[in-house]
Amino acid sequence: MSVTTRFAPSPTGFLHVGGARTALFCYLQARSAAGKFILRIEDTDLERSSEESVQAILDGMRWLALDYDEGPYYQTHRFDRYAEVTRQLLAERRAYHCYCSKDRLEVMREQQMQQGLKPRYDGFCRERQDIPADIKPVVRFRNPDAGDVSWDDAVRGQISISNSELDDLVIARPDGSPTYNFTVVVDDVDMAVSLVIRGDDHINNTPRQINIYRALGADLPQFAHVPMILGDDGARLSKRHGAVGVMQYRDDGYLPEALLNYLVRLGWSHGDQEVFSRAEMIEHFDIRDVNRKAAAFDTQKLDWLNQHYMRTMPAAEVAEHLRWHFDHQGLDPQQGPALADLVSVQAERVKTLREMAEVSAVFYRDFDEFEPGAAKKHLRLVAAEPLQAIHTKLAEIENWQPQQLHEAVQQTAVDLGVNMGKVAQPLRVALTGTSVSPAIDKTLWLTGKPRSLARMDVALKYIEQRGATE
RNA sequence: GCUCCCUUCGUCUAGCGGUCCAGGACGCGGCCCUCUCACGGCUGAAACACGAGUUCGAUUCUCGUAGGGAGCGCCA
Repeated sequence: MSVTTRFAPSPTGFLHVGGARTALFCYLQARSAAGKFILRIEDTDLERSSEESVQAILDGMRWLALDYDEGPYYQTHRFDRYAEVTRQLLAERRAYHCYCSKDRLEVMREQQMQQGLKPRYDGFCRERQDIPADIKPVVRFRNPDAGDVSWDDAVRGQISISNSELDDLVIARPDGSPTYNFTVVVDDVDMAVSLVIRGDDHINNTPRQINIYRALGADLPQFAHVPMILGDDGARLSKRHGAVGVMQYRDDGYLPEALLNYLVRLGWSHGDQEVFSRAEMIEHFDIRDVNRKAAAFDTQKLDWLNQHYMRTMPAAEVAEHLRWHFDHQGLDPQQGPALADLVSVQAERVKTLREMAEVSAVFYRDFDEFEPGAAKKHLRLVAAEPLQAIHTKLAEIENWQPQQLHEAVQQTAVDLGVNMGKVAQPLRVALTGTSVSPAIDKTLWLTGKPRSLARMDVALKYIEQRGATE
C-alpha cells in the first residue's frame, strides 16, 4: 500500500525549525515509500493567518528543497466542503446546534476546575428542544460517551484514552466557519492521507479526531507524533533562543544541506552515522525509528555540520550560496578572486557563509588602516627587510599560484636565515591589516598580485614613518 | 486540578536480558602538526533519575516515586 503524507502548517509566522523537521520527516517518509507528499495550508483562522506567512512557509520549503507532489491546498478554499460535511453530521444527529453562551461555558469551566475536574462541555444542548431565535448557534460534534479510543502511534506506541475524558467539541462557529479538529479530519480523509506526521502537541487532539473519522465512516490513517524541539536550555524553542525561523538560518549563513542533516539527526539515528546525503536519508529514514523524547537544539553541532558541508560540497555550489551573502553585505564578487576559489580556502576556517563573507571582505575592497595591535607587533623596523625582500621576489612571479607563492615566501625566509613567521606575519598584516588570515600563500593568491604589491608598499611606508617617529 | 506523554555523558544519540566497569558524534581538556586563525592526528574527562519487583542475570521487562513536557478554546 502506498503512503501519503502531508505537512499542514498554519500561516501565523515563519516556517519554524520544528515545523521544518516535521516537513522533512513527512517528505522522507513519502519519498522512501515512493508515496505522495502533500502541502496544505491551514488558514481557517482568518484573524491570525496572513499572506506573508504563507509566503514565508513556501520560501522555507523551497530553500530546503522539500518539494511536494500536491498543493499547496488552502483550507479557506474548502469552506463549502466543510459546510457540506457539517450538514451531513447534523442530519445524522452526530452533531447538534449549541446555543450556550460563552459566559455560561466559562462559569462552568471554572466550577469544574475548582472541583478538581477536567473542564468539559456538559452536553446541555444535546437534546435541547427550544430554539432561541436571537442566538446564532455553534455546531458541536456529539462525542461517544462510553468506551476508549486507542491507536498505535508510529513513534509513541500504544496510546489510549477514555471517551469520558472527552467532550463535544465545536466544529463550526456561529458564522459557519469550521474549526481545526474538524477540518484536518475532513481534509485528511478527502486527500487520502494515510500517515499523519505532526508534533506531539497534537496527541491530545487525536482521540477526538479519531471519533470524527468514525462518525464519517472513514478509515483511520496511521498517526506519528514526533517530539518537539527544545532550545539549548531545555525550554521550549522560542524567539529568545535566537533563530527559530528557517530563513533566519539562511541569513545566518547555513547551507540548507547542513540544516536538513542536523534536523534529521535530531531525534533519529542510523547507527553511528552523522552525515547523510539526501539519498541516504531517504534510504534509511523510517518514522518508526524516531525517538519519543524532545530534543534540544544544539547550534554548535549545526555549526560543525555546516562547516563539513562547506568543505565537502563542490566549491562552485557553495559559492552560489555565498553570493547571496556578498550581496547582502554589499560586497562585489567582481572586485576580487573567484568565489569558488575563496570557498576552497575559507571553508575550513569559518562556521558559516556569513562569517566567510565577513572575513573575506579584505580580498574585495581595500582596508583603511592596520589593526593597531597587529601593526604594533608585526610592522616594526625589523620587518622592513623581510618585507622588502619578499616584495622583490613576488614582483618577479608571473604564475601567481599558491605553489609558487609558497616557495617564494619560504625561500625568502631561508635567504634571510629566519623562520617562516618572521616573513609571513609582517606580510600577513601588510596584506590584510590583521594578524589572522588563511595560510600566507593562499592569502597572497586570493589577494592577487597587483593588490598584494600595492599593500606591501603601503606597509613599508608605514614602517618607515613609524621608525621616524620612534 | 484533571488527562495524556517523556526520562542513557553538558547536548544529539547507540543499546532492543548476559557481547556494557555502556559505544559514536558535537562541545570541552591535553599533546602533536604549524607562518596566524583554522583544519587534521592522537589522547583524556564525562551518562544508564530514584526505589521496588520479575529473572540465574537488568541500561534493556513490570510497577511505583521524583522531575519534565503537552493538552484541557467558538487557536491551530
